[in-house]
Amino acid sequence: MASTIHDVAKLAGVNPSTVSRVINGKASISEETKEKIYAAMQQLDYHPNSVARSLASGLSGAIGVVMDAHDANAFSNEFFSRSLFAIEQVAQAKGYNVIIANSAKRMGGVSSIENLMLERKVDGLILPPSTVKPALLKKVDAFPYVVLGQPDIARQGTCWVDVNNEQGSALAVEHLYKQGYCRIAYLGGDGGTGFVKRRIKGYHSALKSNDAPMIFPTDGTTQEAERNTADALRLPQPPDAFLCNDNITAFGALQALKKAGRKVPADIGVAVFDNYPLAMYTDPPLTAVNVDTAMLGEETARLLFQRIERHITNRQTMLSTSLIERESSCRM
Amino acid sequence: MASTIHDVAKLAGVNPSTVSRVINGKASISEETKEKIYAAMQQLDYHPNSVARSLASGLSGAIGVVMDAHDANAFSNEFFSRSLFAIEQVAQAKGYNVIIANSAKRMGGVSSIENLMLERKVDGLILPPSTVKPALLKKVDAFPYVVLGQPDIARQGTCWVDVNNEQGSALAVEHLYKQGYCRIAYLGGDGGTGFVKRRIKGYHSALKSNDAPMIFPTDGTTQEAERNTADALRLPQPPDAFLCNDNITAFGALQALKKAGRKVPADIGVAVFDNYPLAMYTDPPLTAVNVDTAMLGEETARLLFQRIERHITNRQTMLSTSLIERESSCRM
DNA sequence: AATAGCAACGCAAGCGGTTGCATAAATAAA
DNA sequence: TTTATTTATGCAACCGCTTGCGTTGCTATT
Repeated sequence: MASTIHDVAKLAGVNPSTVSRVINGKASISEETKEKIYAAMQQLDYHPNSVARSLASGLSGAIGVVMDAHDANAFSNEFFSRSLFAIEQVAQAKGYNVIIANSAKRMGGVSSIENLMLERKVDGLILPPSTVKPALLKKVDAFPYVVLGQPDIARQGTCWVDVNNEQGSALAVEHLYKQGYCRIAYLGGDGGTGFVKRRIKGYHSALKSNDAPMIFPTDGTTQEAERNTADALRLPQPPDAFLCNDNITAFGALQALKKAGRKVPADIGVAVFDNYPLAMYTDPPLTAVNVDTAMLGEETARLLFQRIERHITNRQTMLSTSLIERESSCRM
Repeated sequence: MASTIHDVAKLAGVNPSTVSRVINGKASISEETKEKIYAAMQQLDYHPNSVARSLASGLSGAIGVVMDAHDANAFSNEFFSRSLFAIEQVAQAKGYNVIIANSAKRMGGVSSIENLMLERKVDGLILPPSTVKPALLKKVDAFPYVVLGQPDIARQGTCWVDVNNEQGSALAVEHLYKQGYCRIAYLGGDGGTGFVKRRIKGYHSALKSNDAPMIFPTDGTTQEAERNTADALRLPQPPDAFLCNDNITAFGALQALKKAGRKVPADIGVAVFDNYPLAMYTDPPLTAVNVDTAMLGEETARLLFQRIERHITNRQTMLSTSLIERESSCRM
């Protein structure tokens, strides 16, 4: 049924290698033969077999995007799926396919990352920071990969693209100061690992020197955010502004503030990391540190392709955030 | 660097075909040779080249999941990404990879769907209902594919898996009646295409015969949901309950009701389609028609593999929904 | 003891492309 | 006109694995 390059060659009266060259735009082929070949391809509805092509060329024509999702929620992580969208776009423009894999699962003792790499299913990998561990690095090292996020393990030569969490926090804190808030707290997060660590660092750095840092970690639920907010308000010197680690946390904070009868933004200011669609629909709408996830995915994919094509060997990119000012923090 | 099946064969002192048979568990090989081969594989850190394997076997070892995302939002669609998680799990258990593709983009006039199929990059496809059109069906017909969702174009032989939207609506309406609401409105949706059509059909069917249907379509924004809710309340005979097409819509409805001073659930009942994480964090928490997206993805993937393995040729599956009763609709 | 049957493995032809090298024809340089 | 170049295409050897068929040696059958 499906025609091969030999069928095309026979119909066009040429050698398969000539057809191959026409398809790949290599060498010089006369216009005359080109046309004969195109006609034959058309007539036979020929589509090159990408598998055979990969075998011969040594390139799979696919990149792998791995995530460490342990449940469906992690998978539906807005941050990830938005980046994925951009990655797919860049890949498609390059004629590449995107294979997704969950690193959490293993087959026969070999992680899906190694599997994609060792069985030559992909030409490059986009990895989450959590998978970047010495054992893997040793195996992946000679393979083109880019980390989407900043890995905790520093290692020269590891390419990564991340949003500037420090700068984002600082941006929000400075904004809150400008709006006249003076006792700014950081609400949510696990207290300080991975990107939360960097956000808190940025929070610290932007705090005025005589202001005491107030950090209230949570387990990520709205409920605990609500509890912690309520507790914070009962402190002798309560915060008058909250920078929230994520939207779910901010949601809890807003509810606690409402129940406590505090007006936002008049009494208390609220800002949040990440501009989820939800953020503009709360009451009041939330000021948010905006992460350009499309750009993030795009940059990551581009960097990966540069590595695949050997144009570059080493680069770390930090994307700046912007602040979307909404009612929750603007009393002026 | 990377070792081949020939290297393994040479080291084990056997023929490559024997190694191949051991790897694939075919034919009868003596324990003795098996062990020699395993030892050689171990020593050389051998990993079969999946591309070569695909070429020889005629199977790509991948399935394609296509979506019709035109922007990042569609991509991050909770419904989709949760199903994707389950699909990837099933595929991984089968030793298959998952290639994602955006149908919106085209390369050289060939859609990404056709590309995946015609260039034999995948052994099967999971398609969104929107892509199921006669032109494509003709080409895809002989190829294993399953639609994730119910296609509008009926065609015998088309396999699909969908959630029972009609039943879901009916479930919610019946619940609202039981809670003593008697003027139930349907809020949101585009008025009646695709799954919205089926949800509205279920709404109609569950409505008591002497109750007039009230349908308020929106453009999907919270703002318009808010406006429409406010308008509805000013009607001579206003609704006393809203079944919302989605969470964003419900969010708007809740805000409108709050502004209008109506108590939920005392005065007005609210239920919503899809149990987003958001639904349990609103004030009050929303009663939601729950769609088991994990099951949806799992069933879809399973059905696809059955088709790939030629075990089945035709099946349509409708998954029932359940109702998660929360405060927004429970006044008893 | 002769034949049949089966287990264990080798041989080699693919699978459908790609690509270095060779060749023939056409053109340019000497 | 002869030789050096360039252009256009063919030849055939891979890429690494699978698989139908064939061979060898050994055990079971009569």
